[in-house]
Amino acid sequence: MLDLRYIRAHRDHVENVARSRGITVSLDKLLALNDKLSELRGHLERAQAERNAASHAMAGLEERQRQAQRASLKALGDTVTKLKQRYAELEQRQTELASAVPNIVTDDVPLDPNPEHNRVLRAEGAKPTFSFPPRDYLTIAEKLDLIDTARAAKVSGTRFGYLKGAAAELEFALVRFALDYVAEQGFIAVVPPVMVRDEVIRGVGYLEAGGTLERYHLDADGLYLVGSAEHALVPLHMNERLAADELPRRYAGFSTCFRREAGAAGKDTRGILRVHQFDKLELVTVCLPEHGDEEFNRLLGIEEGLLRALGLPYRIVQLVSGDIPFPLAKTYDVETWMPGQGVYRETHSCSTALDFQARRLNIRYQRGAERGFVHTLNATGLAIGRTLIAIIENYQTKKGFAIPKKLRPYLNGRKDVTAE
RNA sequence: GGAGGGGUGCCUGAGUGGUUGAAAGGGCUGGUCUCGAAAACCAGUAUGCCCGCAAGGGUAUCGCGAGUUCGAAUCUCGCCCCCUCCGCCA
Repeated sequence: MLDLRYIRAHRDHVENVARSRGITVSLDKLLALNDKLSELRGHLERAQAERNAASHAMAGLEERQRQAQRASLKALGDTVTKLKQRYAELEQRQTELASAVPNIVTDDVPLDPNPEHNRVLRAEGAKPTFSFPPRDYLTIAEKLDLIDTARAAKVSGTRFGYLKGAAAELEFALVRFALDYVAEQGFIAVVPPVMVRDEVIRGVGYLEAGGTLERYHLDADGLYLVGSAEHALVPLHMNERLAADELPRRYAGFSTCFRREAGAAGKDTRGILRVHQFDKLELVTVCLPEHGDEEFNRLLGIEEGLLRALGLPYRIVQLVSGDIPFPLAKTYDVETWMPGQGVYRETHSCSTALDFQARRLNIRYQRGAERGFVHTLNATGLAIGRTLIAIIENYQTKKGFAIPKKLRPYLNGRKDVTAE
């Protein structure tokens, strides 16, 4: 949710940004409605003042005198009721229109609808070389019986997978490793709910712009399955006012993530790169507005640190406005080198929502007499499946693959995974 | 899933139709006292929106929503949440 005053003052900009994100908004309608609402509020409050005064006067009267007043006061009360109803209707309409307006983007984000124009900012890490033609992860993993999508299809359908044996163990090693890494940076480990109320996920901003199609909904309970721990971590402090000295709050949430992949028909159908269910460690920061940039850099730094520690080559990509999710104002993707496929694939992202989510969820800060909405940021710690893919491909050997050194302590010192 | 009880301000906790945004105590802030502190005493201490340079005023808010009424924290209905017991269960 954007501040209506901001929309009023920067109408063209808001419209341009929305257009570049492929979203049509009707700001004229919204602002006209807002004007109408102000006017109506004046009427309503005056009517209420009149009724309140008359009612208070009744308190001191005798029953007979009251009787004489009732009819006229009744009329006053009815006027108030009618105005109230009208006001509530328009206000709801305003909320709907305002909620459909996507976030703005930060000044450094190119206004461009075309994701092909995402810009690679830099590449880091040396790509591995092999004395043999590198294979892709699935070939290796199936040979070692680590990933089984064929049987998963039998049990659950397409876009599911079983992680077995060393792959399953690697998942826990990766999580443990990443948790240790971020704990040093002040992140609190969290295992959040994976089902959240409809209005909460709406507040986080992931139902707009086709979002309902991408989410799994439990109709009987009015709950959505989260697509990321972000969906449960950002609202952790909803309807709270946090003292400035309690900020920033940094959370590392581990959860299973559920995605329909509704817009990805026929894309990446093989293996476990793009599946309906995967596990991920997600980082979320809630901070004062002036610390937003610093936190963004911190989160990006953690992502890079983790990949560096795992010895995986990666590059940083700045997304154009058209590729940034609805509630976010700036996103960098981190793409990891996949030598078996010969391409970089997205494994991480790092974003700020500015105060967009905080407004919708009513998360504020207080510093002395000053109050305002916090900034919320989120970044991938490690997406387990994709990290697994990257490790298998980058560390592959003729017989299997090696375990990155930093992970070995989490696997009882194991050095590699091979056929035997 | 069944049966009960309950949701009031930063906290505890009064309040069952009439100037109640809300008693009292605690906490917190400021002050007096003190070399300093404690204690004591005094004062202050919710938020959103609107009008206003300000002082101030208006309005809404006692889980959320609707209703009854001239008037609702107080009555009625629906929903949400919490607690206790039973059932079930990792």
